[in-house]
Amino acid sequence: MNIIDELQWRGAVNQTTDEEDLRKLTDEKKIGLYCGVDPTGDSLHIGHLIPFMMLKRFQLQGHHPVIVIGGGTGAIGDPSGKNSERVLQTMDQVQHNKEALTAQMENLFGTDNFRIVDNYDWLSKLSLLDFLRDYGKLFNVNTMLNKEVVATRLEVGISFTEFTYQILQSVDYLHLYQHEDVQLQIGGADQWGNITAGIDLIHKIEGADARAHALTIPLMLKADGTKFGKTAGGAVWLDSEKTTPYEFYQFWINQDDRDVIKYLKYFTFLDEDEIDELQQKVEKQPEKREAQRRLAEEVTEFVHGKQAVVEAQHITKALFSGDVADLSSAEIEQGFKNMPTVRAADKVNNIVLWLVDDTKIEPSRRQAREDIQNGAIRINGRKVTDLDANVDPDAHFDGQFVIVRKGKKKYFLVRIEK
RNA sequence: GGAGGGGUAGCGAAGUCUGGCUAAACGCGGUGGACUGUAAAUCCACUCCUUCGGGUUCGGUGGUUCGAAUCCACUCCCCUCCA
Repeated sequence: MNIIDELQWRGAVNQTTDEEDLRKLTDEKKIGLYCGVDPTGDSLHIGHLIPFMMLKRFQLQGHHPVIVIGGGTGAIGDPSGKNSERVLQTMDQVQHNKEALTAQMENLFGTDNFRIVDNYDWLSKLSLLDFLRDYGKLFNVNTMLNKEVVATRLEVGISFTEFTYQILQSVDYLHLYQHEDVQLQIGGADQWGNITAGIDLIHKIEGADARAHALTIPLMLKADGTKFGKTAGGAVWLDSEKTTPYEFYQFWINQDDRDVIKYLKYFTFLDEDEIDELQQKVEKQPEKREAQRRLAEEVTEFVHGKQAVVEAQHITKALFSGDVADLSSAEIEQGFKNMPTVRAADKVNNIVLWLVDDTKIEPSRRQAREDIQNGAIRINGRKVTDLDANVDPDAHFDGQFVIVRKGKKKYFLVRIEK
């Protein structure tokens, strides 16, 4: 299947330039293609994964993906999708972020048939006069002002620096066209203006018959209309320090029935038959959530590896069955990373007093008694309904932790101080 | 500065005229539970603290009274209209 047809089947194509030529081009040769990432943070999040998964599909078909880290442009700031001027980052920050992102991207793409380049390498060599004479002359301010990205900012204001961004991104595309044999740039729907600006530049310099293309990916929205990729805790990061593999796995497991097939198409390498089969299952047996499970497994494995999936599943099983007694310390650390954690002294106490005074899990004795009598309290997985029971911190987990579950899903991790 | 209206539990809002039956209706939210698909909806319980004797609450202070969210005085804050 032609790569463009595949992307179309996956619902990943918003707009393309000359689709016919793009199809022809990708059939007759293995092309170079790129997508840019600004080093605005020190980790990728799943929003980045959207264009990356598409690059990866090209890579798997033998094409040559390139990722441009915006070490140069990242110091400027892309006005796209922003309604106010960005705060400039220090070059140190940019450098630090670049290193972190590079490691993550190499984890996803390997190093064969894949290149990461930094536009700082060529942009920084450009003198102001060269920039103005070689490129500035070729950009019409009227055209630039009409780009949606700029137009929407005119009311609130935009600095010359950010206004110039589209020229820099165009210079990137030109550079890659000339030196890396790149003929396609991929980006989110909001990148259309920036990408076509680059194509115009290439046409002006390399001639109108230069084959350079754009492909944008639709803006991803959830079925309920809210933004994809955000949780109560913020973004879902690829960095396992920021978002543990367990949380990452849980994020995917919890996707809405209405979205899951779309996500399988975007974020996994499952083929049409497998996805069709999962779609049948969503329709016939939504309660089994096989599609969500498969999605979580596939994406977690791609990002964190097989072992992480096994662990995430083990933690999931323990936490949702309530049978937490056989979790390892490492699994507890991972599973409870974003759950309320309190410290308590290593002493045996009556359960009511322990919940209120020692751990502050319950706000008052009255409330503690009520919850205990309702059967809402579990200590290390065992339901406690006796108001006179004692809690012994040494009973489990080498005396390091006590796991308190209140209600069905709410867990507290109590770290015992030695 | 003048004239009105208002400040009640996490929020909204009754109660104030006709003082005790009011730890304070009701709604929302929150927390448990049932149901369930780690969903949605629905239903039930709880929702100031307590050593279960009681204690402390209705902007604040001080009064009247056997008894005050409710009456009186002073005071602070908010809203509307006029200047």
